[in-house]
Amino acid sequence: MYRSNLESIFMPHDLSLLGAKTRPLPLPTSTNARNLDTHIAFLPEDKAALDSLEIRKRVFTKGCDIIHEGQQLQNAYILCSGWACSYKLMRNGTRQVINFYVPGDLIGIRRLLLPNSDDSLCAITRVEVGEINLQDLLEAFDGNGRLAMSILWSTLRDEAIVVQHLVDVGRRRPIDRVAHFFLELGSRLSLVGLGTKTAYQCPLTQSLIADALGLTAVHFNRVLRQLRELNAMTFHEGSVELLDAKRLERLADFDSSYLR
Amino acid sequence: MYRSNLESIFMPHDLSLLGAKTRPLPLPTSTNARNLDTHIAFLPEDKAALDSLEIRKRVFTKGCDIIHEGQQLQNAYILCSGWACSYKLMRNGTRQVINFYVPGDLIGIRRLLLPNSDDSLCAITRVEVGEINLQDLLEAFDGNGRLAMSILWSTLRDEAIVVQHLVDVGRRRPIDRVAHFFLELGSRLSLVGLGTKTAYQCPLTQSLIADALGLTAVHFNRVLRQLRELNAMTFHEGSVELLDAKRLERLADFDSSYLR
DNA sequence: TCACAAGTTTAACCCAGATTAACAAATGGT
DNA sequence: ACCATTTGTTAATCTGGGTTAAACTTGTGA
Repeated sequence: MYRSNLESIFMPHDLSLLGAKTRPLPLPTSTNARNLDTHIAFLPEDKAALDSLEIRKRVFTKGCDIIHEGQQLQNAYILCSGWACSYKLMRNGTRQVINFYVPGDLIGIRRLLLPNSDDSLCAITRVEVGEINLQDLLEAFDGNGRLAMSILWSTLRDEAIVVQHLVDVGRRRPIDRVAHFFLELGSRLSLVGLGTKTAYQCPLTQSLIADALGLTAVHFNRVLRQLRELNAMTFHEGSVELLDAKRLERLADFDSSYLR
Repeated sequence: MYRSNLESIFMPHDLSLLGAKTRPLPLPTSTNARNLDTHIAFLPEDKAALDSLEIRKRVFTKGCDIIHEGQQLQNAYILCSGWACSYKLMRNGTRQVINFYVPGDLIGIRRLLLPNSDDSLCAITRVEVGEINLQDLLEAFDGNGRLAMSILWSTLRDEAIVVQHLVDVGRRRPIDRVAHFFLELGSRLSLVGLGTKTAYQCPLTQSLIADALGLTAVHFNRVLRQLRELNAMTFHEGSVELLDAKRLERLADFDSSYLR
């Protein structure tokens, strides 16, 4: 049994991840989806489809649970700024981070339709989201095949990412996982105009990433050092630089096409 | 690096998993979805929605790739009888099984909309499927919100399963993984009327399951023995019996609600 | 400016699980 | 009934990476 990063879970600074204190800090402003076009991962045509929905803006503070287990009426959100992640806490105190979300990502759809999902969603930094009402969505579905298609597409992309993640954790060496992780992140961020594929800002802590990759924070750190010594990449003070992307891609057997 | 079950991959009997020889054996019979109601995992209302689609029946022989990497025109399928799985082959000869599919499951949707997915789909036993044409699907989407919703729901359920699988591989002890695996399978099968939650037929080989759970075949077998000695479950000659489901559920921290 | 908290880095120890090998049992083809 | 191929079982050995713990950095707020 892995009890990695247990401390971090029980430390005050991480209580948020346990859902102990949730203060959604709602600054609701009714607006239209067209105001969200800062970063949208949808296809251009699909973005238009979203415009038909009324969307309220909300802000969540760093470390605050966006969706917590057992909450009654759920909403879906479009992430406008900031980072979030979905994770599952195990009874044994371990946690598995399932996915990180960056601006442009659509989150909470699964929970909307499958209310029994037992994973949680948490703001890693201060986060601005556009709230999508379930009722609106259902109604929009009937008349608007494009919107439905667009949501489905986004969901499938999400699944593809989780599938890659599964392959990562199941069958890659730690060093390959780390390489794959930073390559994927670079691709996703550059797609929405946040940094380039080989240099971007990343506010995640090492323990958080370790919990995503199924490693301990200590070992993740060891691997980072390895990669640094290979002159392949660096990750310092929230800045990621992929110095030798070719090498990383070879390590990770990475092909970004599943993201598009 | 794990090179589990390498032999099995390079052995002749498993060439099929490499996509070396693919003979789809098409016995196409035009029919209607209503003829597929042997086992359907959809909600009853959703099943009706499917009736609007023309569906051709096809048969794939055991071990044959249903969808292979790089194939041009893809289709989605409803699995009518038999078992299939999706998997990804790694460059190092390893493979990760992503999901197993049982009758009633909708397969190939992801590949339909994200043609660049690099995983493959393979018939484990002789398999009968109903073929869904992409064009039909797209057209049906526009007029039929229920159908869209139903497909989306099925996709989200699929994602939920993969998420559970990820948590499994990332953060559970091997014995818990195995328990979780057989519990989930029991739930899924009993939902479509194939066996009960605690006793069912399962045509999977130990290496195949091991490749799903991120274990070696040898270790998987050890764990099976452990569970047998605990009088918790047995798996012999394709028959699974969960003798002590309570204990298994405790081990796996299992809650089947994400499947419904 | 100091103290404490959050996160990073390194080193020492050791166990779960991978690897290998060898055999037994089952399956299938002729 | 035979042999060949696959699949399952068990035991022996070895190592990757988890665990622990302690020093070090940085940032933050009193």
